[in-house]
Amino acid sequence: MAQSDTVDRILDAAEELFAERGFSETSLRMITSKAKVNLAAVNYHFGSKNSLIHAVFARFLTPFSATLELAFDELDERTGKQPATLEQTLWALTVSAVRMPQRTEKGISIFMRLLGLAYTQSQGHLRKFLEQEYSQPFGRFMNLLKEATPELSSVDRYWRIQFMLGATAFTMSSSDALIDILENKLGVETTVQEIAARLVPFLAAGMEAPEKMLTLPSVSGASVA
Amino acid sequence: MAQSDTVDRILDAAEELFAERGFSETSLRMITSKAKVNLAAVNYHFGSKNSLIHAVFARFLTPFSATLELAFDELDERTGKQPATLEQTLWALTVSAVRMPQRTEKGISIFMRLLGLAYTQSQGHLRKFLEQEYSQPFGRFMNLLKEATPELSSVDRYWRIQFMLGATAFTMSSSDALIDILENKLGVETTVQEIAARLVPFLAAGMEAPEKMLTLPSVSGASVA
DNA sequence: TGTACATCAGTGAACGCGCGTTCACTGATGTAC
DNA sequence: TGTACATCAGTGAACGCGCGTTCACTGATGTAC
Repeated sequence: MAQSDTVDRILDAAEELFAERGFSETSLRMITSKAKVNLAAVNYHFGSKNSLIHAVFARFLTPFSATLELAFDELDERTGKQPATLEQTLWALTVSAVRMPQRTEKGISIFMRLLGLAYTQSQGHLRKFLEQEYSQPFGRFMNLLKEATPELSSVDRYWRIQFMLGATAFTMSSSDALIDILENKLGVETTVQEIAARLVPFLAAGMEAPEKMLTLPSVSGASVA
Repeated sequence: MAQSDTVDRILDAAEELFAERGFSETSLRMITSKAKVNLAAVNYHFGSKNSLIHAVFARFLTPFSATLELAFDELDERTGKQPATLEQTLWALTVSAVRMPQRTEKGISIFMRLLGLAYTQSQGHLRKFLEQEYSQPFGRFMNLLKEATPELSSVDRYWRIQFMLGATAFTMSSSDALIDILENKLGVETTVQEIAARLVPFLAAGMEAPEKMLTLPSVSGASVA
């Protein structure tokens, strides 16, 4: 344990515990005791708990965003001048996520769960950090989506992108629990890859639904359609 | 302040703060100082912080589940023997949620955000409480969904329901922030009702998408799309 | 009507606890001369 | 090659703080006789 595998041990333990319990419900003492490392080592190496959270995200997001840029490059090349379709775009993202080299077998679901938590737990510092560091691939993805859905008004596109993010973040962040429930109820085993493969057609269909706006009854309202 | 409007003041303050910040990030001291009430009053009236969380949910979920049962009754009556369609089912749920009598103007978005948090923050006690208290309308909704999508395999239906829940919980729980962003970016004002009206067609289309299962490349995989 | 007692809503102050962070220190390794 | 010093990873113990909860108490209102 001479040289600094301490840093990696802390990151491994933190990643797993954050994914399991969320950020504020995970204490540094839990992390350091799981990592078999001195409590003060976290602040020595990372400076603060918040910086540790950032480091956990950077460790998997930096390679991921590089992979993603490559996938988008490849997609651009393949489609040439005409824009990529919606399914192609979503698929490129999905494949990049699933293909990421994983440290452990639980790698993908931890990765997904952390992404879900990032959206879901209201950690202002984390949102700011992610926006700063990874705005480029995110913006490129948004552009591809825009080109793939020229028939949508920008307002509708905006909301439908939020719906997609929500479906993805939520499902992936609870994927372990949902997989367990499914196995108990129907006796079916599932992988994260399979969930992703089911998610893409769902999202694409929702995104491409006709733009009929229904009107809701106001507070003391009339009939139901 | 003689008799117990204290209880309501605590519930009001807790509801708003929980919706804003989540459960574990909201302390009893924040709640009691917002409610202008003595710190010990929470434990006097509710017994513990967890019971207070349950009481906050019960206060809006109990009338909501009653409204929902009525809406489902009405739907059953209207459709007679043939099952309700997917859009009708989703619409009945949406209208019930939106029509709920609101204590304040922010009522609906607080309500939605709390529901989102309930799914999202891993509070075991809360999940257990909600399952115990509100399993009936939930089960009925699931049944309607099943009847409305007889063409889906039960595995696909299971996952697509999760995708719907995710899109809804996530969007609604961040609705305030998302509405603000949209106003800044495109100068468009939006209400929660309008989001709901956009969400229903998205969900229905995703739910009814053809069941094509795509296969993902394995770890060192081949081509895309 | 008057007195004694019980009930109840609410209070002020303290409890012990776990938290993130800090600090003085150690001991191994590298560098300069 | 030998000595002095600097750097660095890591440590043990304590810091102050905010947390949920508890407890002895108050004062108003209701009830019994």
